[in-house]
Amino acid sequence: MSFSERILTWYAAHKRALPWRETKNPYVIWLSEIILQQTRVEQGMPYFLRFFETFPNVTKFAAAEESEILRLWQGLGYYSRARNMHRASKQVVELHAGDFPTAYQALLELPGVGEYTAAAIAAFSKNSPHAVLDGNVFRVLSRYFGIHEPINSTAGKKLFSKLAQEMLDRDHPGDYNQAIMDFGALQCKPKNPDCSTCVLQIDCVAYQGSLVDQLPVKLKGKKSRDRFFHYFVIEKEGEVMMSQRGEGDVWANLFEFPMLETTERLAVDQLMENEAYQQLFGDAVPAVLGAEVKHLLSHQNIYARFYKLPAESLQITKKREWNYYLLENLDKLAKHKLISSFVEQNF
DNA sequence: AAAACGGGGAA
DNA sequence: TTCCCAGTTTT
Repeated sequence: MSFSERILTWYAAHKRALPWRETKNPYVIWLSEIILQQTRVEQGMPYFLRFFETFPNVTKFAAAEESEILRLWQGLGYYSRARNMHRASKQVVELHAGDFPTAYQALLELPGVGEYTAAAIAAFSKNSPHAVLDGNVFRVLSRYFGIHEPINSTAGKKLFSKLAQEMLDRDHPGDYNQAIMDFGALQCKPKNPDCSTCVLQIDCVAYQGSLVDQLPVKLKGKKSRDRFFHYFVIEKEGEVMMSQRGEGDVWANLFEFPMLETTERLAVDQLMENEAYQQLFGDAVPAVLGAEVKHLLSHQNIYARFYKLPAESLQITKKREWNYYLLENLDKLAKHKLISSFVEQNF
């Protein structure tokens, strides 16, 4: 049996029942694929169901306020996906008359749709012969062929892309793509893959050479930097001051409490000596709220401290991105996890 | 060619 | 802790 025959046979017996596999509607597939980028199926599932229910078609999606989309996206991470989806939906309405594209090249034009997602939508909606290349496919192919080229190097991406396309079953592109991804997720797992029951065991170079735990090879990235955030909880008559973050940094456009960042961890007396702090609050003494919160992102370590301050101590009156919001309207603002966790526990 | 961009589960 | 998840965009 060929590679694809084995994969497809395995798939027939082990495929996961996933809601987005029930449709050929490119809009619905797009919804699922963007949500699943760098996101585990179990984590993305509730978000998919929520978006599918709220926006049954691309026209509804495009007509929504970006704030509503961000609010629904809250907690999922990589928020640029949500903003790009909104842009893409508007593009589909304006340039394709609301008819979601299914052609690979047309899909690539949409913001947030890269090579993987374009191939996925094209193959799943029209059975177009485009091989997907995601983390699962990298892993399965690198082990099966015993390839040590790093999967995140330029040469590696090129090599695996070509190989993935060669391995594609051109008679069943959609099923083959689903199959190899499920195979990677369920059988050829990153840790402790189930080689003893593997249908590819006979031909798998990594298995035959006892290299399974060494593949795939991945270049290590830079290590995370440390950042220290000081959040100020300022309440006034049932309202609380919130600040909207700008672009060009983590959590773009999301809401949080007014914040001061320092390069070092600061004790309260050190914070009060800080020039920016004094401009904001003069010599008002902040009340420390709870312990330092450590929030880890893939590329930075954020150490956050929350302080309560009386509204009267606020010296600055005209900060464009700062505004008071009714406590009961707080859930309408899209907040990042660090803040939404705090709000849940304290409001 | 690298780095930025989130959050969470598993070992 | 470290790795990695149905990756894409920006620098």
